Amino acid sequence: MATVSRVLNQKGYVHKDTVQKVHEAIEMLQYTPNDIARSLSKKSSKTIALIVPDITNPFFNELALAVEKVTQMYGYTTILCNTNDSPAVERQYIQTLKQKYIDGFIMATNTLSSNEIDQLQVPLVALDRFNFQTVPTISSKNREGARLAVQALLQQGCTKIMHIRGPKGLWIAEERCQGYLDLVEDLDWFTPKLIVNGNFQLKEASEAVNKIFETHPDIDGIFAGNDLMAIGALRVMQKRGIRVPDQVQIIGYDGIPLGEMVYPELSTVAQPIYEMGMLAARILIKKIEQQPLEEMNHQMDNELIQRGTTRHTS
Amino acid sequence: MATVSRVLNQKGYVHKDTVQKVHEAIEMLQYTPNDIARSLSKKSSKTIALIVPDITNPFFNELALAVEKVTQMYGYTTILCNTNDSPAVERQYIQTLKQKYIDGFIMATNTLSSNEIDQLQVPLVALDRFNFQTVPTISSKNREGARLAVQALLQQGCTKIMHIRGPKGLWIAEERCQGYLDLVEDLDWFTPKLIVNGNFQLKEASEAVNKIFETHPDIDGIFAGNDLMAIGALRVMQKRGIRVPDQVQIIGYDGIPLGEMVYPELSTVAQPIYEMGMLAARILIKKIEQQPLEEMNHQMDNELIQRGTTRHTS
DNA sequence: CTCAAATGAGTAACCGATTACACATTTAAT
DNA sequence: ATTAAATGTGTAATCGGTTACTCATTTGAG
Repeated sequence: MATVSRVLNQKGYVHKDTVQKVHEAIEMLQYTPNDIARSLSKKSSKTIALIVPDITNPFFNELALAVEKVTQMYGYTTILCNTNDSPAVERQYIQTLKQKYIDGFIMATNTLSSNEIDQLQVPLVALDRFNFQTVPTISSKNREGARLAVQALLQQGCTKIMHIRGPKGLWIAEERCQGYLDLVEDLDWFTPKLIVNGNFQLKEASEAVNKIFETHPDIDGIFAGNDLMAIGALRVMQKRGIRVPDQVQIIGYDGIPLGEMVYPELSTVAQPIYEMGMLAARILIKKIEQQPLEEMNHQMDNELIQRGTTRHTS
Repeated sequence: MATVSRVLNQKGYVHKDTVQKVHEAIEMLQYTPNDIARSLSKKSSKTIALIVPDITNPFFNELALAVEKVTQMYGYTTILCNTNDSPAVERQYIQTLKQKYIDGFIMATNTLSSNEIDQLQVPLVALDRFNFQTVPTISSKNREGARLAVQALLQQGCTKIMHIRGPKGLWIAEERCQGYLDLVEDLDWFTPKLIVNGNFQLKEASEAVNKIFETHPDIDGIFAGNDLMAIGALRVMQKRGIRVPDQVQIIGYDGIPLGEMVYPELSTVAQPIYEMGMLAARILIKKIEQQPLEEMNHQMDNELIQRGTTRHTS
């Protein structure tokens, strides 16, 4: 028994011939080890959880794909948890999973307080969170990315640019909004009314854009805090008979595949979603396996991709 | 110890006062039971797995949402597994999960042979599979749904309707194609060339449609085997400057939210995706808990939803 | 050649629950 | 009043692994 365990885990001394015999026996008996029993004695489940706010958003799909790929390579299983933006659901998940000896969490949500996060007692990495001291975080350079978008709009002839921002209090939403402000705040056409809240949802963004066009029909540029909202804006333009990109240019943020499914195809500030997912997974595993981390805060570069909703010259 | 277990599981005789005391102690000590140990002795993990071929397809997102909701209500955890259409990955998942005492599977994939499925030794329900004897299955009335779509196209003036079918060998793809054939096979304009394969993918569908329009520019109706492919077709029309629905009418199949994100909004044969997911979960749990099942094969009704890609009169 | 270190393999304790069983006490039927 | 059945609680075996510990055998350095 102990010898078999040693063979399977390649630990301690076992004679070559014995290893051979054990393998034969395993083959013969079609033996498969019981992971639950192993977890119980090891106090580890070789499983990590990826917690996302909205599984329906393609951004998180892609993230999940990346995380899964890496964790699988290292012999871990990934559990995908959808919280629907509810802190209660999130706490429930964390509680349940801790009882199952979960080895670590990747939090792509932003609903729990830093305090709660700190008290978790389980290895963890966070996405899109601000400057934690204790927890490794990964995000793209949101403010810079926003500037990239707005600058392109300005250069390509926009004279009145609105911003559809994400939820109040969400760090990435603030940052992207700030990037927009950096470039337009001092221009004479600017007014805070040009910033509307779309809560990162297509539908809410549509409604907000529809409303603002009643009072500001001369808007000719839209920078949305994510692609879903940009597509919502595009829809409004199409329903109103406003030509995109001739009359209004639109740039989103994220770079989800959905952006290429609409027509005209969406121009966007593309985050390296897949890489961010892979990085998060690698860092988490490092943390679980107690290897030292070089850096705590990883800031990824964005790429402005101009497609059909902008009048780019190149 | 035994008493605490009895209190928590509400099994056997325990005195009221003792129950009270145990609860107090639990509160005091912040005790949480260890699920792994419980799993080991119960030989059950209170966890089920939903296996899907493509987590990126919104159809499966919605399905996952529904399954998760139901399983959570019954105290189960759901693991979402993405196979990327690879049988190898699927087998790997099954193997790994069985070692973790998984309680059941919902298979939304169609890559494994019936034989393998039969030998699983774990409760299981299948989606979109043909008429199993041993395994409960859930699907929509594919052939009937297809007829619904094609009939609408015919009634609304189409004189040459093409079909973008799903993968060869996939049962639901065959059925939907058959429904199309039922209505058009005997019409004088029909030729098998009007059926192209899009493999349920947007991109492949786009390419196929683009190609067929070189030789058959007079097509004025498109029935696609799923919404993703319909959107691919829509994209081709837009790029070619063909007006939808004036010159070409398009109907998809599935009823995913994505259909409402494109413009014009996609007409589609909507399956009750959420209900199918909930039903699958309920049936699986029934099976796990050894309750008798009334029916093995559940066929759901579809609803034709006409939106912007068809010229409906109502 | 001697003896300490390295190697190899078995025994038993442990992980943290569930549950069969034993035993004591209470309830209720005759 | 007697006794079988119901109620309440503790003890110990079990689930299937891991691993500290023990003991026997090899190896090799002095």
